Order: sequence, then C-alpha cells, then structure tokens
Amino acid sequence: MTDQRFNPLSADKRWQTRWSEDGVFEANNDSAKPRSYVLEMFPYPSGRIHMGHVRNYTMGDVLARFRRMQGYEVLHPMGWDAFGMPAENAAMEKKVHPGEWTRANIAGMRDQIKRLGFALDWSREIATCEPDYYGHEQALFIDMFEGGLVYRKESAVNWDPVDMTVLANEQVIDGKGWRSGAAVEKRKLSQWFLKITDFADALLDGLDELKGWPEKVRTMQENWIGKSQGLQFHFSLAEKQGAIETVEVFSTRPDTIFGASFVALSADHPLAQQLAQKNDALAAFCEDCKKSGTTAAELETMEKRGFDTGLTVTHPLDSSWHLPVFVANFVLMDYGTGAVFGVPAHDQRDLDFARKYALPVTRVVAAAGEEDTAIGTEAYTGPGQLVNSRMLDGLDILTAQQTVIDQAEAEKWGKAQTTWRLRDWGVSRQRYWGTPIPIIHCDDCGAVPVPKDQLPVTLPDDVNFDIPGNPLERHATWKHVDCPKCGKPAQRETDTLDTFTNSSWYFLRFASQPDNLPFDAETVQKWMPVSQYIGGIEHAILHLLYARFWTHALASLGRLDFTEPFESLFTQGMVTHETYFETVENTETGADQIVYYSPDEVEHREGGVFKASGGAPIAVGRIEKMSKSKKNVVDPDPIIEQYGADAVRFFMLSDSPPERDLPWSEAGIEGSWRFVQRLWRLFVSLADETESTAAAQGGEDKALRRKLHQTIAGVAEDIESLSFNKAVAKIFELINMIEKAKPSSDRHNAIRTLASIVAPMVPHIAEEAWALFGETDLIANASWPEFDETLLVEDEVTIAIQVRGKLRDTLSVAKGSDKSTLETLALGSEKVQRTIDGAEIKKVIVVPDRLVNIVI
RNA sequence: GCGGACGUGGCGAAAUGGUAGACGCAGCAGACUUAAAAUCUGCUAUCCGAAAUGGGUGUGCGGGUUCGAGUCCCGCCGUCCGCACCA
Repeated sequence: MTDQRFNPLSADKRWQTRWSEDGVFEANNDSAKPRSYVLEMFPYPSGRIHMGHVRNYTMGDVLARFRRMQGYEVLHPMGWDAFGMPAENAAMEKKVHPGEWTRANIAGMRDQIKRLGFALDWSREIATCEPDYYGHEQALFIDMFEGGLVYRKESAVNWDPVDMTVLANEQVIDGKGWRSGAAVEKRKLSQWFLKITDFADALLDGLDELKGWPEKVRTMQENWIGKSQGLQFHFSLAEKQGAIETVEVFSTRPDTIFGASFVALSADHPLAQQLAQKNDALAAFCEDCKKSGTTAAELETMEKRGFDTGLTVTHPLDSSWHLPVFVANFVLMDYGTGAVFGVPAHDQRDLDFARKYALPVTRVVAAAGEEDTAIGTEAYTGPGQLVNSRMLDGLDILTAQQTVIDQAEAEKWGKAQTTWRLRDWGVSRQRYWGTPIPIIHCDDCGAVPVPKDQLPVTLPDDVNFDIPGNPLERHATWKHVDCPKCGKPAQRETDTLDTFTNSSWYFLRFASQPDNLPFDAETVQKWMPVSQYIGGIEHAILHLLYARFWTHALASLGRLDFTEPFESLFTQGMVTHETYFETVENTETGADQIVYYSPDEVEHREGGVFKASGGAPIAVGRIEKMSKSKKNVVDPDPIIEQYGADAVRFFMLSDSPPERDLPWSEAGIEGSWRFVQRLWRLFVSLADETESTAAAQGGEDKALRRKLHQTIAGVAEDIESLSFNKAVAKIFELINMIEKAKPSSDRHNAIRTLASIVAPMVPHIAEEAWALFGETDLIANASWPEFDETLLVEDEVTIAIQVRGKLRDTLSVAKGSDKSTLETLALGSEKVQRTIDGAEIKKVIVVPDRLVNIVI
C-alpha cells in the first residue's frame, strides 16, 4: 500500500542525491544536441538565501528542466558574486576576515540552494573572490589595457573627513558619512577608467538585435547611453583670461541660440578654477559645490545656485550682444564640455536660474497663436516655430537647428557634434575585498601591467580592519615590488576593481574554464550567447550594460566572435510581504518612532493582527519588498523544511506573473502544499490500476483527452514565454477535470502524463510518481509529452450575441458555422428580440466563431 | 530633477480590439467525523430584486477613436523601480 501522503522530507533528499550521483545536470561541452544556456544572475553571498533568490532560481530551473525534456543539452550553472562591501563591513564589525566570512556564507547558501533541488551543474561552480577566477579577470584587464581601453584620470569620490576614507554612495546618508556622521566632501583621486564610451554606438546599435529583451530595459539602456546630436561651439570671452579666450559649449537646441541669456560653467571647469584662484568668493562657491553629493539625483534636485563671474562673452551671431558668465552648481564637468548656454524660455532649469538671478527670458519658439504669450513659471519645450530669432523666424525647430549648424560650420565657430550621456566606467575602488588591479607604478616606466606569467596578483591575507581606509594601502610589504620593466623599486596599484567587473564576464567562465586562460574561445562559442538570462530589474542598466560592454570589448580585441552576451532577458519581480508595526514614543527624545515586527513576532487572529502569544493589536503596513529594516523577511529554510522544496517552488510560480511582485503569504504556501498532496493522491490512485483495467471500467473520455492535449501544448507555450502563472492555471484546470472524470483509459493516461507536465516545476514528486508508475530511469531524463495537433481545437464554440455591443445572449454552435447561419440564429434569440423591441436593425456584424453584434 | 514601469473583485490574477473576472487564495453553506484536521460538494464583482436561463453598474480619473475598448489615442491622478562607488 502506497503512502497516501507525499513526504518531501525523505523524497527531496533521495532524488537530489540521485541527480547528483548520476551527474544528470552536468553539461557536456561536446554534445551533439542543440544547446540551451539558461542563466540566473548569480547571488552575492550575503549569508542566507532569501525568497528573491528562490523565485529567481526556480524560474530558471523550470526552463532548464523543460529544455532538457525537449532534447536540449542544457548549461545551467551557479556561482558566487563574492567580492563586495558587506564582507568588509563584517570584518570591521565582527572582526572576521572578509574571505573567511564570504566562504562560510557560500558554504551555507550552497546547502540552502541544493535543498531546493535545482537542475544545476555544480561542477562548474565559481566564486569570484578566488584567485582562479580573479586572476583570469586580471589577465583580461591587461588585455584591455594593452588594447588601449584602459586609462587613468581624475575623478571625484565621496570623502569622509573623519574616518579618512572613501565612501560608496550607499554609505552617504543625507550628505553624511554613515559611520562618522561627518559631512561628506567630494575629493578628486586619480583613478582607472574603462573606455565604455568607445562602444557607445555599438552598444546602442546592439540593442536592436536584442529582440528577446523587454522593451523597457532596451529603452532604459538607450536613454542611459543617451546619444544626442547638436552643435558644439564657442563663445569668445569679451575679456580674455590669459590662455583661455573662449568658452566651449554643447547644445542639442542650437535653434534657441537667440534665446540665450547666460553662460554657465561647471565649478570644475578650467576657467572657473582659474578665476577662483584670484577670487576668494568664487573659490568659496566652488568649494561649496564640492559639498553636494555625487549622485545624479542629488545634483538635479538640489537648489540651483550660481556665481556671477563678472565676465561676459559675445554672442556668436551678434558681436554686440554680451552674455554674463556664471559658475553654476548644476553644470556637470563630465557631460558635454562642462559649460552650457542658458535659454530660460525653453529649459526649466535655465528658467529657474534666470528668475533667481533676474536674467532676461525671451521666447524664441512658439506654437501657433502663442507668439506673444509671455513665459511664466514654466519653460516651453514643445513644438512650434521660431520667433524673436532674426533670420530663423518662421522656421520649424529642426530646420532652424540645421540652419544654425550650417552657419556655424561655414563661419568656423562651431560644428555638428554627437554627445553621449554615457560616461567612461570608473573601476577603481579604494577597498580591500576586490580584484587587485594588476598594475605596477614605476617612477621611470609609469604604469606597467603585471606580466601575465606572474598572475594572479593575490590579495594578502594578513590584513586588519581596525582602522578605516584601504588595508592594501597600509600593508607593510604587499605593495612594494620591483618594476617588471626596469627592475627598480616600484609600487603596486592598491585600488581594486569595481565588483561589477566580476559579473561582466562570469557567464563566459561558466561556459569554459581552462586553467591557463580565462576561457577557451571555441568552447565559449558553443554555448554563448546565453539563451535565457533571468534576474532583477534593478540590474536593467548597470550590470547588463557592463556585461554587454565587456563582451563587445573582448570581441574587439579578437577574443570572442560575438558581441551580445544575452540573447533573451527576463526581469522578475520582487518577493514582498506585509509589514507589521507600532508607533511608540522614544523615551529619550519624546518623538514618535515606528517599531517594526517580523512575521514571526505576530499572529493573525480574528479581528486583526496581534503580537505573538496573545499580545496587543498591531498595525498592518504596506506590502513591501522584503527587507531587514522593515523586518518583513521570511527565511526560506524553515519553510522548505516544513513544506518541502516542491511546494515552495510551486508557490514561486503560481498566481503572480513573474515580472510582477509576488506577495508572500502563509495561506499561499499552504495552498501550494495542498496542491502537492492533491497531485500525490492522483498519482497513487494509479498504483493499482493499469490502462486496460481503467479502459475496461469506463472506456474512453474524449473531452478529457482533448483537455490533456491542450494542456500539454499550452503549458509548453507558457513555460517558453516564462508565463508560469498561466501554466499553473492550465494545470489546475486539467486536474479539476481529471478529478471529476470517471475511470477510463484517457483518465489513466492523463494522470501518467500529468507527472511529465509538472516535472519541471515540482521535480521531486514527479520523480516519485515516475518510480511509482514502474519507470526505472529518471523523469529528469524523460521527454516532454507529445500532443495531437487535431485535438487542440474545439468542434463546438460559444458565440456571444450582442445588441449595440452589449452582451444579451450566448449560443453554442458548430465551429466554422457561416455568417448567415450565425446571423439567423442570433436574430432568432428571444432575448435579442426582447432587447430590439421592434427597432430598426441598421447593421449586423458577424465574427465567425466569436460573436454577432446587432446594431440598432 | 531625469528615465522606466504599473493601476482589473476581499486578495494574487486571466482576457490575438470581440462573452471582463479563467485559475488560485480567502470567505460562506453543506457532506464525512464523537470531534478536529484532512478531504469532498455548492456558492462567492457590485447594486436593485424573494427569485429568475431579470435589470442596472463596473477594469485608477476625464475625454476620444470604433459596430464593439481592460486592451488603441490624448490629458490627468496615484504607486513603485533605476540614476553611474549597493549588489
């Protein structure tokens, strides 16, 4: 007698062991089968996996298992994005070495992930913090260095003047250092940059190829790259300042040149710097500009302020027209030329600035009829014709732009120019826990790459984090080396690479991992590009752009012969949960403060939510992304232990569309658990039944057979499009029908086939069922069931009968009934006649197999 | 500030411009049980109605296109995400 309850505690472990021992999911580089590379963004080993990971890897796993069943050789690897700040924070707080902390986290998280029974090729596991990964990364960096894609320049960082350390944006809270609380300053450091801008055009054009990417991500990348065409030209300084005689500006709106009322320089602009040397007030203003943050959001929301330098420039189209020159805090040195001309009437920022400093506002573009309408508090950015613009009057915007550009080029004071919002990628980090930059600084030879036979440049283990700052910088011996070129004493670069570099090529290393090279191009070529990449939308720009850039760059260096790494991309939603809180008075300050409670600390009872074990009522807050600060985190581990991997996996796939947020709920996981048990009851019901005994009892069941075939086709389609919630709904419909059906050979077959249909989602119970049915091989090695095309279409359809677009009746007719039949049937409907009530019929619209709409 | 998305029952949602609410959760009623759990059956957008194989309303708000709009267009409102040193 087979157990009437499915027991995941024993089944999960048993099948996971079997899959592992048989090496079922190890990808074969030499396979002759068609290939599919399914990849989920690898995790940062923060300590514990969270529900977001579970959701991400479950989705990838369903696709990977489904592709295997379809006959593909599947590469589905897992690894660790193991460098990063949390390890250093742990080192400071817990006095544990970042490496030790990270490796312990990896070990724990690997166990957690394995308990979910994913079809992963663990033989290819990588951790980016190990020298056998980052050493190869150093080799690739040197390739880029030698290929002219790496350079050094000054760039601003957040500097904490108390801790004497560089801070990440994340560590700056309201302009203050997160530990010291000191006001953060911008400070310039000489840093390494990768020339991503060399690939701006290629990265932009490449987006067109990426048909399998969400439109929104392509748009975000397009906007991020920000190609804009315009006019770059110079204003001549009325009062020459030594060597500086002109101010170079760039504008995408040269048509508005007659609306200019000022020129604004970045505080970092050479002219601003030069003037500041002789002008204490200006120097103070420039210094003040350094106090703002380095993030775009801060720069753009801060109060726009300027400093009038007293200088003027002459207008290029009218030498008698002088414009004042300001230094302004909103002009970025990194974009364009570091100087702009302000047209207040047609740019909101310029308008705000002009109002503040009482500068003229002249409308130069107007929609029809608005030529004389004054500009109030809102700049006009819409279409129209040029006004108040001398020779441009009456022209449309585009023609005016071209006219100005042509004249500038003819008179040699400017030229058409393409500018990018995209800036080069600063990869230097003044931190320990990252890939050491393989460069040696020699007084005589300059920056010399470490010879490849001396790689990897490994991190020293004997470091301490008792004082802030970079331990590599203050390590007694590590940085002191001889120059590889001339042999004289020199210094190692002590900055490490941005962790984004680690995730910019890991997918290549998964595909091929020779000892002596980063990857073997031929093997990589067999697997790449990644067929389906799955991860969070938060990576829509940075990670995905950097990974694309590395692939483009390696292709340009002749190391790869493709440029786009990810054929299809899917961005999944977050796992969310209700928040629980109460507002209490802070005993010291008297101010109200919110105290959050975790789901473990509350209980749901009649009348609401209360503190656990009979406590007081508690407020239920918004449903939000699971986060430590809101304490609304549910740890997957105990859930897996209680309900088993299959129920957890199934929950992750049900209900919410995968790109949308998934609210975690106790009731939801209970529902998934009941689903698993329901499946099991169906499977065991077959244990003593053969197809022929079933047939003998009830013959055949055509409707159920049709439903089965529709489900096989429909679920396959839904899995391919990652619409797991729809696949789940179809499975439920099939099960509902099976449960209501009488015994028959078709019912018997439907249940057997059901095991295969659900196998990618709930693989443990599917294996268990397969064994129960007497199969000796694994269902993981089985094929996706075939379906009969002819059974997919119904032979009877329900037609909607509308009167003036409103549903009045429905009719069941043979599929393919012709229009006149349908019209006659519709007009014969009693309900229709009642609604028409003798009115004149103007028109009858008939859509075969769909509806009839009677217009009166 | 800039860029991107989303908005449908009590909740998660479904719906090539063609019957809005499939499927799941929760709830209600019933069966089974000494009882509970589990399981099974039925109902479940909303308003009017005793009920109807009766009618009205209804996909964030306001307009528009169409025989027909959740879906397309225009304008709002709200919420969320990203913004270059978090990963």
